[in-house]
Parts: sequence; C-alpha cells; structure tokens
Amino acid sequence: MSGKLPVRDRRAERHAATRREILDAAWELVRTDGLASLAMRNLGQRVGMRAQSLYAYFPSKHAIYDAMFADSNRQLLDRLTNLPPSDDPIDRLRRQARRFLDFCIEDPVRYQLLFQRTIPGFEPSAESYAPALDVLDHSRQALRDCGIDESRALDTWTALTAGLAAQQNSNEPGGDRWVRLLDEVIDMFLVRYPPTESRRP
Amino acid sequence: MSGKLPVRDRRAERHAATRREILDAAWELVRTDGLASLAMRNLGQRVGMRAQSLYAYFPSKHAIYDAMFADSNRQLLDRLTNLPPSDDPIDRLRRQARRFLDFCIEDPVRYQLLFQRTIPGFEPSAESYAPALDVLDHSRQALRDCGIDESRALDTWTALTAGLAAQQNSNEPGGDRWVRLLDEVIDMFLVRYPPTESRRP
DNA sequence: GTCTATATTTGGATAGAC
DNA sequence: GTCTATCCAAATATAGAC
Repeated sequence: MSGKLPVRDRRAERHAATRREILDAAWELVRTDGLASLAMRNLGQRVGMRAQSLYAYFPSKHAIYDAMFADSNRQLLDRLTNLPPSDDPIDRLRRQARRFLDFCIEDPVRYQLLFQRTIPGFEPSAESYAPALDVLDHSRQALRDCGIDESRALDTWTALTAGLAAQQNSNEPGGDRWVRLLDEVIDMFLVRYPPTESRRP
Repeated sequence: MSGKLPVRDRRAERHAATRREILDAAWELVRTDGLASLAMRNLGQRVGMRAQSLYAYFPSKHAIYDAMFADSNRQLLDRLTNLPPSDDPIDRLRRQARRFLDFCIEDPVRYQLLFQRTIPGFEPSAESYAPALDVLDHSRQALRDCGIDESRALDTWTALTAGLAAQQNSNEPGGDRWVRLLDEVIDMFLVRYPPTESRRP
C-alpha cells in the first residue's frame, strides 16, 4: 500500500506552475510574432529550456494552443460573470456587451484564437470549448431577462457585437471608432426587439 | 532599331495564361488545405511543374498571396458594380448588401484572405488593396443615395454586414442562419438612420 | 525534469545546365 | 522556361543519457 499522507503534492504544484509559466510565455510570443508563428524553439528559449523539454508539459504544440484557447474562454466567462449587479436588466445587457467588446479588442491575438479559426490543423478540444457555450448562454439569459426571447434576436445580437469587434480589430486595432458605436447599435436593436416588463429580479 | 511589328505578344500572352493557371491552382489548394498551408511544392505539383519553376512567374510566395488578394478584390468590385439598375435607392442598398454577404460566405477562404489579416508576414501591396477602397466607396455612395450621410451611419453599416458574415462563416459555414437575417437587420438600420427623399436618380 | 543528439519533414529560395 | 541539384533554415517530435 502506498502512503498517502502528504496533503499537498509539491511535485504536481511545481509542474502546474511551470505549465502556467510556459503558457504565459506563449502569450507574450504570439502577441509580438503573431498567433501562427508560435514555435517550440522560441518558446523554450523564452522560459529557459530547450524546445524538447516542453514536451514534458505539453504533448504537442496544438495542446499549447488548446490550453491558450481554454485560458481565453475562462477569462471571458469570468469577465461576464463578475459584472456588478444591477436591477435594470437592460443596463445589465449593455454592460455585458461592453465587457465583451472590450475583451475582444484589448487583445487582437486572443480574439483571433477564440473567434477566427485560423491555425492550420488546430481545433479546440471539447473541454476547452465548453466555456464558449456558457458565454453564449450568458447573452441568451441577459436577453431573456429583458423579455427578449426570439432566437432570431439572439443571432442578431451576436452578429451586432461580433461585427463591431471585427471591424474594430481589422480596420483600426487599438482604436475605438467602432467600439464607441456600441450604445447606439444597442438602441437600434432594442427598437426592433423591444424589451417587455417581464423582468426576473 | 528593334522591329515592333507584331501587335500581339504571344510570349507575354502565354506567360499571363500560365500565371492565371497557377493562381487558379493556388485557389484550389487553399480551399482544401487552408489559406496558411499553401506550399510552393504542392502548388508546383498541381500545375505540373517543380516548385522552383514557379519563381519564373512570381518572385515569392507572398506575391502569390498578393495576386490572390487582388483577384478577390476585383471580383467583389465587379459583383457590386454589375448590379441590375433600379430607381429605388433603398432597393439598391439592399441588393448591394445581399451581394456583399453572398460574396463573403460563398468562399470562406477568400473571406479570410480579404478581411482577416491572418497570414504571418503578408500585407497586401497598395495596388492590390486599392479596389478595397472602391468597395467601401460603393457602400458610402449607396447610403448617400438614400440620403444617409453621417459617417457614423457608414461605420455602423459596415459593422452590420461584417457581423453577419463573420458569424455565418465562423459558426455555420455553408449555412444561412445569419445571412437570412439581413433584411431584418437592414430594416433595423433604416429605422435608426431614416432615408430622406433626396434621391439622385 | 532537463539535457544532447537526432530523426524527420517541410518549405522557401538560388545557381546553373539545357 | 523548365529542369536538376542544392542550400539553408526552421520546425515538430522522439530516444535515451544523466
């Protein structure tokens, strides 16, 4: 029988910490070189290892992309979950959209990884993708809280926010020419899909 | 003095034809392998040449991307220019948007090349990019013909169409879940930016 | 867990013969 | 204009010593 006394597994902790360190370094690299240019060599160099040693932490480069994808999704979900509470569902809807948009434009590379499937062989694993569905549910719920239930409304809603993010990132990264249209666009949306009084507080 | 008699330069024609052939093959390749996976070797194979021989037609791989980029822009511009005439400017606006959207979704790889700057070292040359500005002018003019002049209106307009295209391509390529929202979205837009009677026929 | 060594593949590009 | 022959560089990944 193997002794199971130690509560903390220092070994595992160390391993996890190094994994984290590698991922952070990967983020730095892709932000300067571009998402597709991530190379094991450079990554190893950045954390003070040989490229080969990285395989003790990730079985492949795609696994690194996958972990980064999961990172991003978790961050976004956190951002949407920790909204300051508000009694006004429309206010919540607006804030949520604002947060989403800020998230999209504050790191174009992360945006590319999450929303533009552009890396040759990479597809996120089911586990890494799961939070994305929660994110969508957040929007669905926020709309529902405003009494907006149509499925067309949800699709339109995502298209509006996605469109502002896409235009901002591809035409004026770092700027706010499209971002600042958000409130106006939401007004437009709310005229077409008028909220009802069916709030649920 | 060099004789200049022959009106047609058969040599140049042949060269241009082969260039065209190479570009067509490149399109086929990227549609199956992905935009970033275009390789000179495969491309040569596809047209029955060694990779090295391609350099007689294009000075680099980026030059091929650039020509493909120019291709796409010209196609789009053609599509928008050859709209059936209509006396109703709003009708024209709608048709134009429809064409644009169809163009975006009928070939996701072309969409990626044109609108998502995603290939590591590639930036289109000024010449290849020029038609893109004409495309934007088309939208500007179509809106103006409806009496819609605000610059915010133009930015919102491009965000709406871009958003529908982005969602359609990334969430349901080949489908029409977002595309079919177009008319409704345009209605929404026209409520916020009401056309005036200042048509110019 | 990290290293050296190496396998393997791939890919862009040039030189020079024909 | 196309080929052969190469070069060079970069990249992913594995094996096995320490």
